[in-house]
Amino acid sequence: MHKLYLMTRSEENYIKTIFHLGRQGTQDVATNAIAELMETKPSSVTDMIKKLSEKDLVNYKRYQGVSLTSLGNKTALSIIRKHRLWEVFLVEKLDFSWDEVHEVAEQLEHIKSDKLIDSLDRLLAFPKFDPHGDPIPDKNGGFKERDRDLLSEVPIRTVGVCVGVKDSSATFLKFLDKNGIALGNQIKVMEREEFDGSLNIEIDGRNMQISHVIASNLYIKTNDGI
Amino acid sequence: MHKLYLMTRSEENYIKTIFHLGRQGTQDVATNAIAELMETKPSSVTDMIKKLSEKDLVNYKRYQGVSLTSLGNKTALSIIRKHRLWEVFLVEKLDFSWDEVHEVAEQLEHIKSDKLIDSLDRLLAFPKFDPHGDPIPDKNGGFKERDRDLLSEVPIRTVGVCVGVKDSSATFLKFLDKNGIALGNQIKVMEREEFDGSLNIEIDGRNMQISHVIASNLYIKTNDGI
DNA sequence: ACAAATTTTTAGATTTGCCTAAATTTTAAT
DNA sequence: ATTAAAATTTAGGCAAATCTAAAAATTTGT
Repeated sequence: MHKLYLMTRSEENYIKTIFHLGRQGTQDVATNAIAELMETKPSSVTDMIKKLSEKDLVNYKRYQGVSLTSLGNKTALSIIRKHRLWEVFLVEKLDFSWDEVHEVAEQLEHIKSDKLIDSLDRLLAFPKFDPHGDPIPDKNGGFKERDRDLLSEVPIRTVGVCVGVKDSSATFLKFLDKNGIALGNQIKVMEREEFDGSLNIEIDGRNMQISHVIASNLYIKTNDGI
Repeated sequence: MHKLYLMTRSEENYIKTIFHLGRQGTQDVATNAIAELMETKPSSVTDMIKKLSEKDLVNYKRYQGVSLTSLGNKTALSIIRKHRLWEVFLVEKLDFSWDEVHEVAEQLEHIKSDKLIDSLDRLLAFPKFDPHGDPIPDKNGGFKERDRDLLSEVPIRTVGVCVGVKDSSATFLKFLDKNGIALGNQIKVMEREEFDGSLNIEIDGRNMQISHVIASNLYIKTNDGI
């Protein structure tokens, strides 16, 4: 019915970027924003947007930005599913660390084979989250965003488990490794310094001080959800 | 030292084809042969050969065919290593059948990451042969062709184990499945019909008749090697 | 509201990998 | 040894994805 299959690698990368920038493709995204994230020129973006628009993957009106159509959204979710499943594979089966997976997954996500990705899903026992705590869409694009909060935004004395990172750059992840912060750690917010927003936390027993920047890139899951 | 890494997918496919056609790149390969195997036009082949020649991957003299340089050979072996390791992965870990692996491995072989392929090798416990019985080059391109013979060429009463196929097309492999012929089967050649070269064989107990075409695409390993 | 700044698009090139058609070289046949 | 056939290369073009520079539309500041 739809030839989701004959998309080029470049088209797929644009779709993915529009999805990420537009909060899952619902919002209008600016040409410049796409160009910046993809390290390309705005004029190249315009060209590609026209092409994607032809193919009914994006809604486009000149000068008004783009958003994903329902087909575009489905496509994005399928690429993200592949990306995140491969990340799990790399960490679980090939002993990659969480800061090494992104680059390789960027390549693997473009491999075309339904059977491959479904079998991979099975091999990994149908994981629901990737190594950075981001949810993995199921076969039909089903997506359950986990209920979680930024560490920088919860009240003092909140207790929770570290379940994700907002910034998943290698730099940040290596910093976390160096400081013994990992998904699964038990965290309690002891004190917040109003002056600079830094936090004093207790993490798996230890006590440590983290800056606001760090805290605003760590997600925790508390028990006070419904 | 050498930028084996910035090869395009197309360049890699040409190198692989030249390797296969020229018995591991040693012999001169005709432009037309490459074009036919790659389902492209001879003129396109000439273009690409010039480009590869520039990069010192092939030896080329106009009208005289091409062969791989030592760098080209090394490149080919690295691609073949990846292709075959991925095939093993698909069969061993993802339950693909041996006739389903080729197409996907053709995509996976172009993924660039040394760490990925070395880890995969480890996950698979350093396999020496792929699902069709072809040898997998090691990290350094080391290659040990297994001592084996075409079933069509061994004398009557020869006993051996089926260790490989010459034709690994899905059609042939499915035919073998249908007739219960698989790698690892014990085979004894009972009789050869001189008229059409067909064979009467005993395979894992059963008795069966196979045509010359079939026999000339099955490798067995006998015990009479040195 | 209107000029200035910013954003976006258009126009025209470039590179890669492919094509067709025509020319050239090699090989095969008599 | 020629000539016919086959193989190979050259010449000229095309589509995808990018770029630069210039033009057009939108947004912003006062």
